[in-house]
Formats: sequence, C-alpha cells, structure tokens
Amino acid sequence: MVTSRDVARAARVSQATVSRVLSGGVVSADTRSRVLLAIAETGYTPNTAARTMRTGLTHTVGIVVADLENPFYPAMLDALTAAFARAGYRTVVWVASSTANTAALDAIRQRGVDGVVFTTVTEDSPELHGALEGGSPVVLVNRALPGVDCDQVSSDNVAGANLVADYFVSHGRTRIAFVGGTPRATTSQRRLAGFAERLAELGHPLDPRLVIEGEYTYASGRNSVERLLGAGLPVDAVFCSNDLLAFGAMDGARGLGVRVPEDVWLVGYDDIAMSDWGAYSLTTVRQDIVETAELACRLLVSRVEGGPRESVTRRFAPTLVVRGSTGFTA
Amino acid sequence: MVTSRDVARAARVSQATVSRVLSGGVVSADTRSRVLLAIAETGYTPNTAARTMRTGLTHTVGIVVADLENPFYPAMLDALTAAFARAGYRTVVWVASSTANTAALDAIRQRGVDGVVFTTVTEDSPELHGALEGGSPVVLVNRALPGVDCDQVSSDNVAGANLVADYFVSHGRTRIAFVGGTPRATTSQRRLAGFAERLAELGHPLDPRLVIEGEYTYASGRNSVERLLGAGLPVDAVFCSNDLLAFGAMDGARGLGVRVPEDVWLVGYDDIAMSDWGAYSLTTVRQDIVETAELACRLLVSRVEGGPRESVTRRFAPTLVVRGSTGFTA
DNA sequence: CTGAAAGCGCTTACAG
DNA sequence: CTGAAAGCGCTTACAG
Repeated sequence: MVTSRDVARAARVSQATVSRVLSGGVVSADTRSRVLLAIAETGYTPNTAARTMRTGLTHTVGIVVADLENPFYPAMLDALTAAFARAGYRTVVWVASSTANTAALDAIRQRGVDGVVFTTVTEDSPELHGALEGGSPVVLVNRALPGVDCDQVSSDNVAGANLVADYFVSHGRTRIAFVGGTPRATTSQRRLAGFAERLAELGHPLDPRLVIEGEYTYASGRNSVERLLGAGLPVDAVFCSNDLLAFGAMDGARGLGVRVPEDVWLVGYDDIAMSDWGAYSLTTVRQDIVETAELACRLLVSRVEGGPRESVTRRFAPTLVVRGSTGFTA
Repeated sequence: MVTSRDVARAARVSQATVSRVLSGGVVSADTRSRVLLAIAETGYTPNTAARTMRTGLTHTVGIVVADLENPFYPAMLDALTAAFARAGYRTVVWVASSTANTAALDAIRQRGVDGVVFTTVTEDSPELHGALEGGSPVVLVNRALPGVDCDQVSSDNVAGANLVADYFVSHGRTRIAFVGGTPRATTSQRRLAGFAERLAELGHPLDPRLVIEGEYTYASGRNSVERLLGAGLPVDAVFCSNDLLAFGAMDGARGLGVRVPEDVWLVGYDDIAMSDWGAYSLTTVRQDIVETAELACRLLVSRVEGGPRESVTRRFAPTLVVRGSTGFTA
C-alpha cells in the first residue's frame, strides 16, 4: 500500500508537505506540482482510517430505513446516496431490524458516522435518541416529530390530504373512506387528520365506520378494503395513506367484483413509479423524492461542516396527480 | 469520548490489558472481570478507525447494486445487510452511477472495505476489475462470469429457462416468444440460451422473429410486447427474462386487448413479492433471495477471515411457481 | 499473566 | 514556505 511517505520520497519533500498539498494548505507552486505529479505516479489515495482517527470525521453518513418492501424507500435511498456522493460523503445503510439497530447505535455512539438520516422513525426510536443524546447531527426525512429538536424534511401531509378531500367533494363523492397505515406513523396520523378536518369543513364529515388503519403494506390495504366493502355500508371513494396500501385496496376491491373507478374512486399517496403502471393507473399525491433528498443532504452536511445552528423544519407542498383510478383517462 | 485508557484507569490495569480482554487474549479471570466491569461502567466502545488502522480490517463490506428500481434488488440488499450484520460486518451500499463508481473504486483501492459483493455486474465493470486487481475478496451475486476468478452465487438460469420451456410445451403452447432484458447481462443471455435450447430439443425451435431484447425495465417489457403483438404473428406464450419485464408485458398486452392468460400465457423470472399481487398473479421462476444472500455472505467472510482459497461457483436450482398468468387459479 | 513501548498513516501546531 | 515532531486510539510483539 502506498502512503504519503512514499509520495514524499518521490517528490523529495517531507511527508507533512504532502499532507498540506492534499488539505489545501499553503505550499509553493513548484512544490505543489512536484507533489501532485508524485501522487499521480504512485497512484496514492489517502488512508481513510488514519484521516478519521486524526480528524474525528468519517465522511460517512448513516441512513436508517425501515422498509425496503415499499418502493418509496429504495427510491429515496437512491436519491440520498446520489446526493451524498456528490457532496463527498459515503453512506452506510441500516435496515431497521434488531441486529441492524445495534449496529446503528454502536456506530452512532462511537462516531462511526458524521451524521444520520432517518427515513422512517417513530418518536420512541432508540437510534434516534441515541443520536440526539450523543450530539450527532440528525435529519428526519418523511417524518415530522414536533417535540424533537433536529432538522426535518417531509411532505406537507396535511396539505396533501386536504387536496384529496377537496378533489373527492368537488367531484360529488360523498361516501368517503380512509385506509391508513400504522397509526404509530406520523404520516398516517397527519394524512388522516388533514383529510378528516377538510371533509368536515366541506360539510361531509368522515364516518368513523369508514376509517380503517393497519400497516403500510399491500396485504394490509387489501385486507382493510375487504373489511370495508364487506361491511355493507356504501362507499364511493377511498383515500389510502400510501400507494402500497392503494394497490392492495385496488386488487381487493376488484377481487370482490367492485370496479375502480366506476364503483369506487381510489387515491394513494407518494406517487411511486408503479402508480403509473397500466394495471393500477393510480391517482395519488406526489412528493418529490429528489428534492427532499437533496435538501436533507444539504442540511446534514451543513451541520457536520458548519456546526450547531437552529433546527430547520421544511414541509414541501405536494401535488395531486390524477389518473385512471379516479376516472381520468389519458 | 471514552477510550481504552479510561477503562484501564478505572480497572487499575494497563491499557494493553484492556485491549487483550477485548480481543480474547490470555488474561486472568480476576483481571478480566474487573475490566469488563469498568467497560460497562464507562460505556466504552472501541474506536473503529483506530482498530482499522492497526489491523487493516474495516469490518465493512461494500455492496454494489445497479438498479434499485427493480424490487428484486432492494429485497436482495435487505437479505445481504441482515446476513452481514449477523456476521458482525457493516455494509456500505454503492448504487451504480458515475459518482458512486468513483467512490466505490476509491474505497476498494484504499482498502476502505474488507470485500465487495456485486449484485449486478457486466464483465467490463471497472469496479469489478479494480477489486480483483487489488486482491480484494469479491463475490458475484446473480451474475455468472465464467472467465472471472472469484466466488459466484446465482440462480441456475439455464435450468430455470428449461423449466419454462418444458411447461409451455407440455401444455400445448407452440407460438412461443421471448422478451429479454439487456443482452449485456449474463442472466438474460443464459435464460434465452436455456429456453431456446430446450425448445429446440422438444421440437419447437424458437422463432427468431419472436425474440425481442431490451432492458430490464417495466417500460421495456411493455414496449417489447407491443412490438411483438403488433407484428401480426400469432403468439400464445411469452417468457420474460424477469418479473419487471413481465409486468410491463402484461399491461402492454392488456392495453392491446390481448387477454392473459386466455389469449397469451406469460411467465417471468425471480418471483419478487409483486408477482403474487392480484393485478398480476404472475407465473414465474423463483430464486431464493435469502439463501443466495446467506451463501454470498458466508463465502465473502470466509475469504476475509480465512484468506485465499479456490473460487466457488454455486448455482441454485430454481423452481416454477404457477399462478394466474398461465391459467392457474387458486 | 501483565506492562511498557512501538507503530499503523495521517493532520496540525510549532519552529525556523 | 517547509520540516521535525507529537499524537489520534488502538494491537501486538517483546520483556519480565
């Protein structure tokens, strides 16, 4: 392995000077070019572990994801890794599970990462509290936890749900249902709250018998809709709190002979790639994954490199994408 | 930050002894318990960077993924991270793109990782050659490159394609087509070869006009089927070289008014979770992701910890999962 | 069985 | 502008 010492020998300077050239210190033009040449000749790359030990900086950020089954998260992961790579950071991914949790906590505690992005987290997450207590820079993506002092970037879930309520009512839908993910997720809470409030304002309060919560999975969406439609109450529109639920709901409805959109309108949230596929053609609330990831990256990097500052909370305005599941045909 | 020196002071031993307790060296029972107590009291965790600098081992492996859009890869990533976490390794994920490539190459070159898993790779991948030339342990998942000397774990693509050919012919299908991913991928090559060979053996050679290759995406599957069915040649069965293509193919066929399975049978490869969803109910060749990931992990860890040995190539026997897209109803 | 010491490859005051 | 030196926190021969 080639070290800065080897480069120094080749360039006939001290090892310290090589280091200075690399870190942009004060060096004469002549020396600099000799060193750069030697670096090119030897194929030298600085040893990350040594650098980390000296500076305490790893140039690595951790990303905690809970659920790779929902295509939203791979897409977010993709956007986040790309953004951090451009900023000169590598990313370690922790898929939430008991073993991964320990690994994440250890890494956070011993400063194995410069900061952490949580793409899904509940208020009581041990990793989140480990990171905050340890003073590690943290940004929350796709979750808003009002009591927690850290940067937060998410879709404006209340505004998104308002859009759906307005859309249903303005198109004459009145027997309206809500199929939610886990009630422990702030996304599902906010989307339900924003939906119920706006429907009440519009004079069509949500019937509590038409609200079913479960988990953020295809199977849960399917199951919820089967219970909902099996209950005998008329339903002409369903808002599912994410797209995965909506796919399950659509297949569940069709399995019962209920037609979408002729009998029931269906709307999701996220606008993942599959929503545009022919089999579903799902009307949904779009959140911009790339924009979210880039802001999350900028915020985290600014904390790592710039030090403490006030926490920032940013909610992006979502938009409604209308497709076949509410009767629109291209 | 608490270091082994702090622990040593608390336990009234030398720093070296603390290190010995941690690395399982020879220590008296009494000393050991004093040190362990001190570790617990201080909340000490060893500094990874220092350890890495001394040992040259990072306890980190790199995972290169090309395409998180195909749910097969998030699922594989999930299984791999879980397996490596259990083995005491953390994982860095590189999503193939120009920036990520550089990061991967740098990390590999300067031994930022102990080994690399490639979940998708073509023969000319610069990362792969960087890793092999640098002597870094490598395992290839889901790709078989005969000329390349490293561990390889994949589905037996020829056997899987044979299953599909047998199935079609034994059920009287005769106007048989193949929709492939990128011809640069060995998976698509092998699946086509195994399919064509077996069909020829069975007396129904594949009509070259019914072979269309493209990319491993939904859009490509859709596009290929539209061209195929628009050409005016009769087709009664299509083998798509992965599930994502098959979803696109199914939506494309339906969009043209061609019914699946009444008019055309459709089969995919992988058996990702979505294949079982109501909208598709796709017959497909199943590969066991968890089994694959665990073997890949064992092989890589054995190289890292055990040193050089003969390369191992393992092809798992796939199975055919029959569902609605070939007329089967539960 | 245990401690003192060297050294992994860097960065960064400190001199000059 | 440049070099000699200290030190980041470990592991591991080397003595005893």
